[in-house]
Amino acid sequence: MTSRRKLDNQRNSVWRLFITANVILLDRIGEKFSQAGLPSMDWYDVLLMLKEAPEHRLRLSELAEKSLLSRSNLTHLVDRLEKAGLLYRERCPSDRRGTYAVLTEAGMAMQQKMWSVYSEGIAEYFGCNLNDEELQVMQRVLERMLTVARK
Amino acid sequence: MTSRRKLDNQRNSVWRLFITANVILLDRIGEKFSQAGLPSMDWYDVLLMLKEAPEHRLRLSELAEKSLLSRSNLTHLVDRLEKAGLLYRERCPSDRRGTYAVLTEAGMAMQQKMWSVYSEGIAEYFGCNLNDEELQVMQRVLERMLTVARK
DNA sequence: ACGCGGTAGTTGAAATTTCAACTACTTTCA
DNA sequence: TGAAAGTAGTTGAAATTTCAACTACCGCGT
Repeated sequence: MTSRRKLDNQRNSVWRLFITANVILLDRIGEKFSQAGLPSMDWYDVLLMLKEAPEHRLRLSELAEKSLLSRSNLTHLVDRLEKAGLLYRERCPSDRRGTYAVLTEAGMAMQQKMWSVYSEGIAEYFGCNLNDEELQVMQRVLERMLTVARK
Repeated sequence: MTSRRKLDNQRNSVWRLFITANVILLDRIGEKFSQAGLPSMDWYDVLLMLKEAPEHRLRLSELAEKSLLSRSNLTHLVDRLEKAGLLYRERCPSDRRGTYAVLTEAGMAMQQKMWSVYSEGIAEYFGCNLNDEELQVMQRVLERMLTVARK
């Protein structure tokens, strides 16, 4: 027995709102980054994952998973971040196939600088538009969707 | 007097859920398209805008705006769609700078075929996970965000 | 009528992302 | 033990997206 799959009009139009809002908010926040002369959000995500990781290091495959990027895409992105001095690669001693990405001081500093811009953007476009009850609903709903979609 | 800008933890983490859910759901739906041997969602969006437009035609600048794409990006995308026979360009008689994109029969058919896959994906990953009250909240919140972000 | 600022769309190159191999290593299991 | 299957990451080319000109045209003001 499969769960209900029929789509009504309102659900369809809210889906459209959902993806549209995502694009627009990301655009607005992206403008903030570029106005501040900072790199784009992709870079931020990687820097954040590393900052939050123990010892500020993560295997590339974990990093790819956390950043929701493909292996190959991540390899190239890490190349650029490495070239910019925000992280470096280190061979993994226990598994000789593996590589760590390690956050540098400069990477740490960049994460912080970007966060100051980013958090303002999130607050201005997202946080400010949610009262506490709406926030609970959003959290519950989005978690449910993620759980389902992640199988 | 600027509106409240401080970001609390829960709002930050729900923001992350918001962008993560977007990526994951879009990925899942994208898989459905490619498993069905269909083009990606970008194409769908353009086809849909044209289908909904009077006479199935739209000025390229309107199309760009509706699809949330830059002019240049849209030019290239329309090149590909035109090459695939899903639409054609037509010079605008009243404004000789302008160009219409016009949906072809094949484009119409493709939109329909894609919709059958897409609507299933939306229902499965999004619609099914929203009860009616949550749906109202999402609609209200997302509309508010869009209104604010669109200045 | 002329010229200027603005709009529509294109162009080609650079940057990024995707895709399909490919190398090197590890794990499994017979 | 050793071969097969799987995992980690890279590579380079193709596809896509971005960016900064650039062409052509419109419309206003004089």
